[in-house]
Amino acid sequence: MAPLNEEQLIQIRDERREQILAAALRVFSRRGVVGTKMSMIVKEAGISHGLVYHYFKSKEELFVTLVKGAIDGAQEALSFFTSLPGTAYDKIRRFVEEMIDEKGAPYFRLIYQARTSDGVPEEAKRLLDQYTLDDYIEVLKPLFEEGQRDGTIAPGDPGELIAGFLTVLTGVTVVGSVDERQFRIPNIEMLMKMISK
Amino acid sequence: MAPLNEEQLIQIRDERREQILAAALRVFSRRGVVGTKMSMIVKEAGISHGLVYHYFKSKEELFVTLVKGAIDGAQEALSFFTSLPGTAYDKIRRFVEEMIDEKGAPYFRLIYQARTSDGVPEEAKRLLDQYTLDDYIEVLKPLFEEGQRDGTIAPGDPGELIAGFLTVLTGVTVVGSVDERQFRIPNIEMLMKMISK
Amino acid sequence: MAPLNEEQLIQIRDERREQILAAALRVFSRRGVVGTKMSMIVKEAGISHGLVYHYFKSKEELFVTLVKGAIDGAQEALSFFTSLPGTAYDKIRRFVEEMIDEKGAPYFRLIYQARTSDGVPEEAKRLLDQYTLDDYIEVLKPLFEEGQRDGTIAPGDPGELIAGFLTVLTGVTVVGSVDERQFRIPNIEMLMKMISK
Amino acid sequence: MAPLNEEQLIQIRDERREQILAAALRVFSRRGVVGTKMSMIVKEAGISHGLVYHYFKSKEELFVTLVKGAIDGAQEALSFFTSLPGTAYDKIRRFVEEMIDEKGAPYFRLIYQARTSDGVPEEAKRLLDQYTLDDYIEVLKPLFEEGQRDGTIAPGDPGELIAGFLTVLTGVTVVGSVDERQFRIPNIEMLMKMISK
DNA sequence: CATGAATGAGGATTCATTCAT
DNA sequence: AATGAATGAATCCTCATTCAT
Repeated sequence: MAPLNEEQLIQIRDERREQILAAALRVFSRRGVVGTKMSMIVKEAGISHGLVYHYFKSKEELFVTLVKGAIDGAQEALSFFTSLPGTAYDKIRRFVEEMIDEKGAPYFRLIYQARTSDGVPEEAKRLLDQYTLDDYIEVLKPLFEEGQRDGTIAPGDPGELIAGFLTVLTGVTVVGSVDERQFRIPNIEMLMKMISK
Repeated sequence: MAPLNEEQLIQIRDERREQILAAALRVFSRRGVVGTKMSMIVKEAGISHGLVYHYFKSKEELFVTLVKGAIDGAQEALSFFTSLPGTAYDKIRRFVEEMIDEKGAPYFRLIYQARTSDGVPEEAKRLLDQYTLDDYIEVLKPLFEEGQRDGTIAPGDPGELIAGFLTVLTGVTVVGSVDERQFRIPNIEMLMKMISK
Repeated sequence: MAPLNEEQLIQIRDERREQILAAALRVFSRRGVVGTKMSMIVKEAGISHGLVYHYFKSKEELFVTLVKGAIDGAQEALSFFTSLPGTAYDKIRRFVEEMIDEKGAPYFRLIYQARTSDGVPEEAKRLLDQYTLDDYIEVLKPLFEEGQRDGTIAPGDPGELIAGFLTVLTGVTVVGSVDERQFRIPNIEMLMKMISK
Repeated sequence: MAPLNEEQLIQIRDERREQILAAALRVFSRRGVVGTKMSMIVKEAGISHGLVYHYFKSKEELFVTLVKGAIDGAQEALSFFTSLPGTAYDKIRRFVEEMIDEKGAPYFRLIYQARTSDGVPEEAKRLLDQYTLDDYIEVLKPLFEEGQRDGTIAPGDPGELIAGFLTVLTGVTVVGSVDERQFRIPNIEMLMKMISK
């Protein structure tokens, strides 16, 4: 019956917070903002209704928090893969791999949801508007240009190439979340062919 | 003095029905089932609330009707393009063109929505389960095999190729519906490269 | 194409009116005011929605018209049966017979509905309040007293006797309208025993 | 600080449930299914709109629950009165007493409503069809036959007698719910005369 | 006189959020 | 910190009534 000390409380708080965010990401990324009910998140997280509101002011804030994280994650992922050793082609390949795998996909799906859904709070929209496609293009351009120079990436305007490629990858990530019988994410080689020489 | 004759009534009914369906397709395909409020459809169609229910029993029935139409449309499109004159590659190319253009896209988006959304009525799900990816593969396989024989289509299991390709096309269609600044549908050549020799 | 003359128009009007009233009586008497939809009356009468409103201002007016008729009919029936030749007992018996048969029952059911239902217009209520149980008692009292004198009717306060008896008859009429398997209207002898010596 | 313990929660839930059911019984039994607005039940129970749906899925389920209870109650009442000590006549008399008093009447009115109204869910209808008049007759028959043997109950087919009698009792219960000035439930002696020798 | 398409106010239901414990 | 009962605004849907023809 001894009260928890402050450190323990903070730890509990952080764990709970993460637990809720993780549950919310899973649900939001599949169902979008309006399609997600608080009861789904609550069930997925295995906690009570009221508790979510101890950690987040509203469904809106919960969503915005996730979007922020997704944007940061995407930025980080980009930086990470561009900084890897190896050829440009290999770096891009590994980035693609990450983007469509189980762990990375939810974030890209979330960003898509944020751009599409209607119940999306203004703040989330503002955040996303700061990071448009062009920003991603800017970061990837050196990589693609390097690939064009060494003859592994198809010629042409690299901006166009990247924009189309990212759109395809996001699209595949989004529709790939539904059942196998309906959609099947192509293997990486097939995807890479789109931008290969 | 006399009421409208039967022919006129049928015409009015057909027009209204189409008007409502067209409005509903525009809204559903972008926002999904739960994200779509009847008031949106009503506004888009420029009619009163009650009138929708004169023609469709419920939001659900409206959605199911559209899904049926989308499935039929997709089937027809497939048959149409396979029956066209020209090389296998050309036929596929024209099919892709159709799929990602302004007119075709809403239907594919709708099918995606139907598979994803949660408020989707059982009937729509059953309809969709009848037309799985495999059916489309079956229809397209001869075309792809022909292309592989004449050296225009990439080698490998044609089933895999088609499944991945359709998933990409659907994905692009789905995410391509949002604003230009965020996603940009790649040009056809880029998409075709995925399946080209 | 010759226009109908005035007489024919009047006849059509009267026939239509009666047709609508008859249909409305059948529906109202079974389902009450709120339970009756205009579409039911329209279907039962085999006419169009709009036509009802040529003859009656509203569902309300239609119901009030029927209630008026039912009250008048009940009054008339009472007068008619009291004026018949024969013993008091026989007159009462024939009145009961009439009340529970196919033709008479709807009117009594309607009066019950009018007193019970909630959507009943004020005017109908006022009409009914003018003809309370006491009025019926007043009319029947001489008959019952005569029966008590000649030893065919049970002794006791005739007012009480009549009130209870009419309540039973109305009740039987009301519940008797539902399916045979659930309720079975007793034969007249059984009912008469309630008030017999 | 600590949330309510399970026992307290169960108690609150049971109380609320009963409170809602009691309020709903009062309203439904008078007004039928379509005539009852959720707002009436809500007001009668003194709770908010949403809370009803915390305990019952729909107006329909609420009604079905009550019908189930009414059927069970009627069955129990029958068993109870047949098992009482005393003469057959006395048992029947007490059953009648119970049936038409303030407490019992709403249930019989509810059963009538369930058989009559139109918005009645299929499940309620099925429940009622399982308990037809014949079942009640079966249970009461021994009692009536005993009464016929000891000379207190009128001769004749006991099935007919019971069917007619129950119909009268239900009818009286139903119409007796409206205001005194219009209908007056007869005293028990008068009702018993119908089946007395 | 007659039709049925069209309207919109009102009622059923859902779900984000609050609050007593 | 944690619970889940309770609230009410927003949404879907029904149906009496109107109106162009």
